Amino acid sequence: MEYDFKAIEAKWQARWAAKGTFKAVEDPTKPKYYVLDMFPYPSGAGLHVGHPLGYIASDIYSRYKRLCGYNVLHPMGYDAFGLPAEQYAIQTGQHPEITTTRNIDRYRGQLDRIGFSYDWDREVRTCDPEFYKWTQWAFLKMFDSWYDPEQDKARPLPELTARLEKEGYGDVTAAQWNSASEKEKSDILMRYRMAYQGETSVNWCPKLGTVLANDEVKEGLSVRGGFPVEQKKMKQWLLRVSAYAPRLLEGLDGLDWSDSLKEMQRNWIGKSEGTEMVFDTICDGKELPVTIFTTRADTVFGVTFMVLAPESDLVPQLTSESCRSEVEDYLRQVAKKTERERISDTHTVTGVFSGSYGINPLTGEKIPIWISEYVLAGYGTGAIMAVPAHDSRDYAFARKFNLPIIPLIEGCDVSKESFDAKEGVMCNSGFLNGMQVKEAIEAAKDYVEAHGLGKRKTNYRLRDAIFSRQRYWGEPFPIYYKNGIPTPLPEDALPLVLPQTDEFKPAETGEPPLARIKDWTYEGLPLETSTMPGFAGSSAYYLRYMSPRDGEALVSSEANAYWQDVDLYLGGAEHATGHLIYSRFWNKFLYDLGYVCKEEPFRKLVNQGMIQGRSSFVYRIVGTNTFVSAGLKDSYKTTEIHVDINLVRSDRLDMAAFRKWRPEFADARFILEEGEYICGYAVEKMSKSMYNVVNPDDICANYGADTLRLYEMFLGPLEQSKPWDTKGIDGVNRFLKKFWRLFYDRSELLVTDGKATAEELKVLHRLIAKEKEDMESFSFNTTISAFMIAVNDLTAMKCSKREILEPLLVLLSPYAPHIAEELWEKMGHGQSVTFARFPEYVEAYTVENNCTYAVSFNGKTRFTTELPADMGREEVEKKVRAMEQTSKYVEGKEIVKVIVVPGKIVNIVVK
RNA sequence: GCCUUGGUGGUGAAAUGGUAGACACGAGGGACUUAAAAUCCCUUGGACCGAAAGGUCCGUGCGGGUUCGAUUCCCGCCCGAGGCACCA
Repeated sequence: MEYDFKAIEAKWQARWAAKGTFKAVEDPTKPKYYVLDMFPYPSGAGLHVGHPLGYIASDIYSRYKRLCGYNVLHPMGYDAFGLPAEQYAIQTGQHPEITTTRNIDRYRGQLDRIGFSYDWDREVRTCDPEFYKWTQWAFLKMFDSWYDPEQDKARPLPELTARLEKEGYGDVTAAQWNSASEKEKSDILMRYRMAYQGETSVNWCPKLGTVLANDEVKEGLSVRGGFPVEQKKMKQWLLRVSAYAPRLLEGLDGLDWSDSLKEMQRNWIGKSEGTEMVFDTICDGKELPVTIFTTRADTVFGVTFMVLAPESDLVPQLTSESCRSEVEDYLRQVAKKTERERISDTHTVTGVFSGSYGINPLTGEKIPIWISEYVLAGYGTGAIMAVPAHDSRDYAFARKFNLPIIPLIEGCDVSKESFDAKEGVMCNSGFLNGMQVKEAIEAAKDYVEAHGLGKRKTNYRLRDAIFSRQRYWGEPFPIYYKNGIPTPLPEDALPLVLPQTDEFKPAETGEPPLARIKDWTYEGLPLETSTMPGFAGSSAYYLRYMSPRDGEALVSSEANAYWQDVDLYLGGAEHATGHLIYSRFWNKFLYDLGYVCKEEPFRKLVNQGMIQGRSSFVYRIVGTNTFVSAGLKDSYKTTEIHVDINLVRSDRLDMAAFRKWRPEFADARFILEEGEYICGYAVEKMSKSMYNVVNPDDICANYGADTLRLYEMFLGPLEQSKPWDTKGIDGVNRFLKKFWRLFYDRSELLVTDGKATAEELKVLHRLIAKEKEDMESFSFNTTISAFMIAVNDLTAMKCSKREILEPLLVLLSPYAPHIAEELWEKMGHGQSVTFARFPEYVEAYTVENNCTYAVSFNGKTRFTTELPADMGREEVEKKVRAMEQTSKYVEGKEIVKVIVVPGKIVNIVVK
């Protein structure tokens, strides 16, 4: 019987679905394991072979964990709200719901063809009202909570209002609070709510007609679409993510994530410890204290000017009459610049003198106050003390505007550039003279605090997340306006369902599509017209999978108590500063309020690499329809043209197919190398326009899902980015065919019950050891190599013994589940291999057959070799002596002692 | 500029202090076949010696160091990828 992957895969996919093989049910008698993939955004282009890479890895791991006796939760769903569907709707007039549903169906078909062990009964879609009800619910909870710095956690808002009523809070006294109007009370609470409305400078993208979060902007262009983004002051909803900055930072330590990803988050959170210092200032005779932030309090004796951010609230107050028109000119210039211009132009120094002066609190010196865009309004206090000698930006500014530069470190040369390093001995610095810089920083901080000039302060770069989008295809806010005061909908009014419309474009004025809908009201009052951003729906979806149909809670407490948190999360590193920060924030918030039992949502995180495309090129001689083979192209003047990779095999062009590909190539002529046309290639992003997209459906049709799964893993280390190249796929396909032939010879089942030889057992044991070792580090590629070696060995030994093949099948089943199921059944098992128990079928065979001996000199391990476990000390010594004959490593050394550790490793200490 | 990674055959890659290149692709040769497909076997880092069996030297981006021994550890460079970027 031949290996008929088509029939086998169709049969088992149908059977798994019919029997609910992968249905996860809470079972307190079994340990749980939660394996999660980052759910996809269902785009119109469908899946290409890069998408399933992570899904295959997590599926292998899920299936392995099931074999080890864990109760595995392995769900999948769709991140279905978002801009592309809406852009498409604007272009075509088709409702995003229709295209989204169509895309989801296509994705599902493609995913099913690969044979994943998802529990589809738990599927979620973020655009489903039954799902986004809980996104809205979480928003309401954030709206009705504040961050209590004393308890260091989020608390229900009534705790704050009670305090305001009784004793006041912050800068609001009880009397002020109790006599405040509704509107005033709302404004005060907005300063504390976890979800709040604020007037902020936002990334406004005119082309998309919406604001974007910082992580949705790259180099001044929108991530989706690549349109220019500018700064604009707008009233927006925000999430007080910054309140969690310290906990988001500390929480990283306990997580099993890659160092690079943790580092990215640390940079994004951006902790910096410094000092807030108060400088007195004078503007046209009026005095005003100004607080600045610095990490270099030690350099205060070198302050020669101060700088304000153009957007700082202090600018109007600190602009003197004589300088007003120049300052206003400058502010206009700055405002006109887009974010992109400001970023690409960081080397041009701009600024204007404000006409006011500050007083150095330590020296009493009078210093000018300038305004410049190199100071950011959103960080620290929006005002700095400038020390040109020891800060490169201050230095550039001082050079440009001829401000004095005072060096503070002995022997440093500041004639060409600033001395930014924190090393050397202080000078020109009063009481700090003679100290090392590091000591001086601490001494200066102490001094400033002791003399009441300021206090220590830790700042974070992490900003509050802008949470509203002026778009249609997102979750509506459960907020309406009563006399202009934002008011939450009652919980039982959820979900607030997105209304139907056929006009998806935002108005020119920036008015969102929902503003055009006349009856978008609640009890006759206007509802909020912006919608939530893409990350809203993805921030807690992993919780919803635990009890996806629960009508009473985001996650039922029983389900949450059982599944706890995600044990393994697999996805791309591109979500490091977006989704993975927001999710952690969201989860911590729910944890503070007691809705979930774990503070961190994702215990272990693995980032799979991107799969790039491998594009092929033909070279047309300019002005002709003649194509020259890659090796000869340098002799001609040619144009490089992308050619569909389906017309190319092993870089050789199928010329007949190429002529048929497009009418203009119908009469193409070729200049060949040794009778063939060789194409050039390049590694690029996989995309339609480069004709390099490989569809997993085609691979499944030609080679089968098991081959696709093995090949994707065989391609190289999971975390590494690599180009897709189909040409190596025959290797793993051959392996599966060989594997099949261990069991079947044409029509006959070969499997026998004979006792395995030691040699045969050794082949199996090597494989078991390898698989166990590699599974935890996701080194699936080397395990597959080990499988190939084992199968080659067994083939050579003509071994088809049940004792060997049965555990082999169990071992292979996570990687190539269809073929494993089929053969498992053929061997007479009534139940799916999914329910085979790894210990029972595999570990029972791991006898103490081999162990490793290490030879060491001076206590350090020098040389390891494999010897039989039952070898006694004398024999080991004899063996080592024999090694002397063949090994240069122990030649002429005297054996001092042999340390036998029962079971495993033996140290042979040699002198 | 800063942070994180990585650099090994024609290609994807193994090896985390102990015979570098496992495994696979591609290439070349052979067997079976009318032929093709499929399958199987041999060769395949480079240079050199040898009739052959076999042997010698070089080789993991570059330069140093530690070590009996370094792809692996340490120091200094060069190059690629990803992230951050006036964050005071």
